Amino acid sequence: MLISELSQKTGFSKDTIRFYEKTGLLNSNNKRRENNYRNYDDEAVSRLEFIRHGKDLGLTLREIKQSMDEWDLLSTEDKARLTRHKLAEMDEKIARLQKFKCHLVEKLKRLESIG
Amino acid sequence: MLISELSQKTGFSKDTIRFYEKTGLLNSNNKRRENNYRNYDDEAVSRLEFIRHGKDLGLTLREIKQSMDEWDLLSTEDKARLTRHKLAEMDEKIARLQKFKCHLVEKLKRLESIG
DNA sequence: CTAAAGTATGGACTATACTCCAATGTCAAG
DNA sequence: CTTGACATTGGAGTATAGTCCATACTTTAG
Repeated sequence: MLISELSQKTGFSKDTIRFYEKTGLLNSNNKRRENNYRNYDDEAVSRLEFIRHGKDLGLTLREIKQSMDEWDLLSTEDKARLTRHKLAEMDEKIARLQKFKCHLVEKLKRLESIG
Repeated sequence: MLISELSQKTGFSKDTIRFYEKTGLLNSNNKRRENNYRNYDDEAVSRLEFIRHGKDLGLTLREIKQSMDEWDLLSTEDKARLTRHKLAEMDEKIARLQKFKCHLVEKLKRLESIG
């Protein structure tokens, strides 16, 4: 697919997609058409979804790139260790959100008891 | 307390605290000592914690400031409505994180079955 | 053949959120 | 009364993550 379609499918702007390519998060360098147009497959969609996840987690693009780059070089054990670590981080983050949620629920209760 | 102590208690750098003040997220303008040193009470700690929560939620400083500014002007009903809305947003965000977590757990299982 | 729509490139520009620095003021200890 | 550790300011600089633009090439429809 061409860049417009990828943009539509993922919600990232064409400029952003080209920017991600320039900074190495996406490598379609090898996958151009004869006319030099960028050509994408579904893997590109996955990668962009991965990037979105990372951003949701609060990772920087640099960190996202690193985890993409390093992943394949790791031993199975290291992959497992890293995954566990990331899981722990997510648990922490979720816990923080839950805590703040409780805070909001309390606030809401007080508001509703007034109104 | 002076700025160093506030910095220590909250984990924000002194520069960041002064920056937040400049941009209106913190207003110690009225609360200076005679020697012009900024003076903080526990409310400042709360506000900075609120800011951290907001950042965790992915809000910009502008948005955080707005919610702080507008809150007091709202009717009880509006406060309740807004709180409910924010709760829904947080649920969504937590759900997204949970989903990604499941994804990771699956990945980990596969890794552990190999290794 | 021409116009419109899509694509490519390099580089300039923007917004956000700090971060650092130099010059200066305050204050407590020795 | 000086030295050192704290504080102040304004303004410059940095990092991140895009966003926009001019110029130019390609493709498709009429």
